[in-house]
Amino acid sequence: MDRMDLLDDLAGRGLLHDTTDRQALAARLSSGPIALYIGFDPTADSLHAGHLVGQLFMRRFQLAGHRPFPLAGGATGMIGDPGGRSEERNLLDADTLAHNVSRIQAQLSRLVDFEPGPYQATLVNNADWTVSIPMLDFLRDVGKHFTVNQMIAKDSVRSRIDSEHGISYTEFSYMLLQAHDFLHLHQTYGVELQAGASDQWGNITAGVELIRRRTGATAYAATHPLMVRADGSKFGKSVGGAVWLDPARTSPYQFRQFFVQVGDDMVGTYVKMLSMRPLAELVELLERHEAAPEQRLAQRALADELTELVHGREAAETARAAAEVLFGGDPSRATAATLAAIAAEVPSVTLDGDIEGRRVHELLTAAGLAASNSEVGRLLAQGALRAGGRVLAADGLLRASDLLDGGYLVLRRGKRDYLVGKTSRAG
RNA sequence: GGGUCGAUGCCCGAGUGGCCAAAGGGAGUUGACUGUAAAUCAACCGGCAACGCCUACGGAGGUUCGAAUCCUUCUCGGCCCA
Repeated sequence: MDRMDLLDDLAGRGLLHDTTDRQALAARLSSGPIALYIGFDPTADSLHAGHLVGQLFMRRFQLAGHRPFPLAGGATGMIGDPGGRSEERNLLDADTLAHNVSRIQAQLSRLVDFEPGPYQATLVNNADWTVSIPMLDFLRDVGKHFTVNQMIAKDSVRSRIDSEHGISYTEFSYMLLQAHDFLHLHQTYGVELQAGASDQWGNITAGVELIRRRTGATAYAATHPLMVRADGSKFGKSVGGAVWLDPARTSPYQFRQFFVQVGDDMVGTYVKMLSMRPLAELVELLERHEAAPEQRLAQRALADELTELVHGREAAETARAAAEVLFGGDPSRATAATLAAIAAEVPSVTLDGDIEGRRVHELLTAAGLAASNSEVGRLLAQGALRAGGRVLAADGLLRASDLLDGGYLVLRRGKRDYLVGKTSRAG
């Protein structure tokens, strides 16, 4: 993308919440490559869907010819950002933090390009330049440039001071650490722009201020809106909790499903904020979606694109195939890989021996898919049970031919519930 | 402390000796419809080796050919009087 178009493109996607002097920033961006950073605090050992906006924000800059510096907050994570919460954080111990940082670094390195070259991304960790600073130096070199008056004026601090829990001195100093990060990156790598979610505005501008006072240079700030759901609640939570980027916490299938199930009211917003496709294409996609919302074109396109970005092409394709089966498709033509993905999502049992002539009753009750043999009998009578694509007869007897590719038995109860039996042949 | 009413299936709530696995409603399940939405309609909705048997109407004991229903007692709860 042409550098001159970047801010307009971001604005068109609803990704610009606020910037320092927009004209100046636009002029700076068009004059040549800029280095920018976004910080991610390691409060868990994985980022989640809500972090995607920020990561992709950096990717957009990189594709426009700029150099991103994704930052893992090994230092700030020890303190905790006071914003967005009503009470004090629990501090993480050093081991947990180190573990979290290493995992998050791996995730940060997926969505931006680290290949050597002019736009190469650089992964940084603020613990590297923070842990060894003498306290007196910090107070003199950083603290001296801020008045408590302006610090307590920030919304995130204000709301905590007004709350019954108050705010500790530790969290109060978070802003200074983040400001110092910006200064450090500015001096070390020439980073001129810090981006982040809109709730980071105060912390980011603190850094802009510090750079100006210490070096006289102009630095820039840009924030994107926090992603929220239609009801205003936090984005990225599903029934099972947060939607993580780590496939061990949230499988590629579940990750994809989260986006497939986005409501029509929000899908337009999400598509524009998250898809890397050109805005014009997205406008056209959304028009087609609105003409036939039942096809979930926008949701599927977004889900497929993001799953592929985060988990890779192969995992995305398997997740898509698994969803097709789990939402009514015929499992008998599914590949072994798809069946394995399905087995990971639904209850499963190990099958010993031959299934020819075996009753499904015990399999279903043992797996909790039916409460009793009586219930299995009722389900059979209602034609609610299938093995592979075959509706089971009232006797509930299985056939050897019900085993699918790779030795999987796929039992379906009603529309939604599945049980996968794995024979010794299955992986 | 005295009196009185009550305790029923996941929830609410009928039932006051056999016709009671227990009305009705809600929830839930399945099917039809459908957009991986909602609504609507229908069936199901204790268990089992299943035209029968077992378990179950707060707990224990009793009366009776037969008890959710009657008696005794215990536990818990509502209300009234001290």
